[in-house]
Amino acid sequence: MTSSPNASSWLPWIWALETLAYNHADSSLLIDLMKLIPDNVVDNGGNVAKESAFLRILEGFPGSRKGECCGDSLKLDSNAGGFGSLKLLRKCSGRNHELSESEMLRLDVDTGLPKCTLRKLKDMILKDSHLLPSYLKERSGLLKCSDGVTKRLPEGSNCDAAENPKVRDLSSGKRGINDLTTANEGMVSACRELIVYNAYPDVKAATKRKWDTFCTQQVIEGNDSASFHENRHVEDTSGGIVLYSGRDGSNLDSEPWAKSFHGDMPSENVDDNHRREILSSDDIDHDENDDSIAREDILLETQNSDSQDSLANVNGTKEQLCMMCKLGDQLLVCSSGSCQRVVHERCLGFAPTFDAKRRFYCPFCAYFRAVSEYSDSKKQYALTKNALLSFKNRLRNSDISGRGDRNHVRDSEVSDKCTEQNNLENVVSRVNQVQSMMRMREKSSVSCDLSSRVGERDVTCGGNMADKQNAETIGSSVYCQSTKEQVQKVPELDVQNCKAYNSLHGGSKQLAVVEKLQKVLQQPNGVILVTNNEEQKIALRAVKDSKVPDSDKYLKISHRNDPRTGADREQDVSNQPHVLPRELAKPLRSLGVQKQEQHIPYPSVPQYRRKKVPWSDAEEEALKEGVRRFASDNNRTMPWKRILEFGAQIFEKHRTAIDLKDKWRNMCKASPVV
DNA sequence: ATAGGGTTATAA
DNA sequence: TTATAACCCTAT
Repeated sequence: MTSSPNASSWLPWIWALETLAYNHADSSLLIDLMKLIPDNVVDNGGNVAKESAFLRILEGFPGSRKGECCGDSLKLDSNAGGFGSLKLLRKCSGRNHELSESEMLRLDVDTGLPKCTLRKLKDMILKDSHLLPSYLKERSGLLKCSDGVTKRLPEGSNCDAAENPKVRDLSSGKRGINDLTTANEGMVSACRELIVYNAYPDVKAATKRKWDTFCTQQVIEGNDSASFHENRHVEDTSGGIVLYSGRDGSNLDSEPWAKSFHGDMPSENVDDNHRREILSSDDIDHDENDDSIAREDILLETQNSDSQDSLANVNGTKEQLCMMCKLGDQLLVCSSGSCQRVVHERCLGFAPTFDAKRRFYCPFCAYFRAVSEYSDSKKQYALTKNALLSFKNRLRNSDISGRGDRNHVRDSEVSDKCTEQNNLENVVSRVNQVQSMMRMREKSSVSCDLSSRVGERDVTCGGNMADKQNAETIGSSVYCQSTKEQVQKVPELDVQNCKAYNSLHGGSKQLAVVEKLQKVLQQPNGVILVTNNEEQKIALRAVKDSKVPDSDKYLKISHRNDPRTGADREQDVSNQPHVLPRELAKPLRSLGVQKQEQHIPYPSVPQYRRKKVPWSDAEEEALKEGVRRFASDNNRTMPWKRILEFGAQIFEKHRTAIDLKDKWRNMCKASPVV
């Protein structure tokens, strides 16, 4: 259908689309049909039909409700051409919102769609309207029989079979075509006929051959071809397209040629569900464009699957046909477990790629595998990076690194053992962070003084956390006894600490893994309490992701040997220079890394960035006074330490001499007069 | 211990 | 997106 659009020649298509939309045909069918109808067919209701179809598609889109624009949506751009007019949009509620709620309501599918033209026509025929010529009534295939039941008649004026060898049928879809009248069921089949017949020229030819062959066999075998064609209705449209309407529109695959043509497609659309699950997973953190691509792919793929489903042969033939050209022969079979796709190498459009075991994956499965690998790699990258930073920090503070430049790590010094230990401790420290913050969050209404003195650090998002992907949110469903007990006993925390938690929590995707682990660690007595399979998966995944050796043992040891109260833990937190409660560090270090710890003066944790604490007016005044007192014209250096001591009663406890210096610099920058 | 450049979080 | 303040890193 590449000819220039002629409004009248497209009329049957428009009517078909309109009818299908009106009758809740499945989205794939509607999209296929929209794809075929040029956008510039504006006369004769082309755009109206498309709009109706679009709305029907939108209505059936996952998660959408009538009159509500949520999640992903579809956009109909009447200025764009062809199928490109149908686009997936994300964040419909945001900037990309294309249809306002009022617009959606205005276009309410159930109340807004006009009665379709064919329906009107059918009604006119059935009402024996005198407005229609008799030949049109005859050709309609609708006739009021004597018993009052509307019957469909084959082409011609009698009930003999239609002897048109060009007839093919496609089963009506299994889904989404409900409660159709007989005539409309036929229309659905006819439209499928139209789509496939024109979309796949090879199919067109091949099917015709099969049909011809079959008819020939029927004649040779003496079968009554007339009865074979019984109750078929053939209509030749102005476009030279054969429309076929089956009698019941539900199980037309019983035709031998149809079996051969359809092959054996999976009856369950497992893959689609599976992929939607994958797409909705937060584990996949590809960017929005990728996501859009993926979703659009899925949409297209779903359409294809729907078509395949609708083409599925219920008779159980096992022949597999190329998903592109619908022909057999040498096919590449997707190696994914649940994927049934097969495709010709030539139909791929690109050279097929194989994995290390020479397994082929269809483009859809290949893409999702790649996304999965990408996600895993990112997690591994984050962990490794933190391990490196941790090691650098330790190297700087360690006597072992006394030789040479302390600020640079030599590769030769990074033994596998050290890396593993750092990795381990890094995970633990993050677990502690999150756990601590979890308690804060659950006690968000309060205040306490966590600070001890200079050197103590409340942590916020680590400066070494380059990955700014949003972490998964631990939902309010995270309950465990140990946490509740801790919450009851820990000192109350101030709001800023809560801010610190929020900053931490949303600051890094890599924390998601730690959060999962932390969730596991919270279980009392090392028992992993899960409420459902999903929880269990997360817990197992967390342990796996933690890279903690013998994590199973660790989990048990950790909690069984921890008789201390939450208050003690919190105290530990405040006394640890790097906010590393002993609670978790201790059992972890019992995992065979104690030996090394003897050589390391400080616990090895990443250098976390302090939380930001704005200077109060009083502090600024104290600083000004200190500068006035201790500054000397002949000495270009400022005794910040003395100033700090001078204003110790006023400055926040965590302020350092460097902070004073920085603040003074900022004050001078803002107001040189100071 | 300090200076100054660099980084990051956050509000506008 | 940008400006700014708070904080960090490193040379001296």
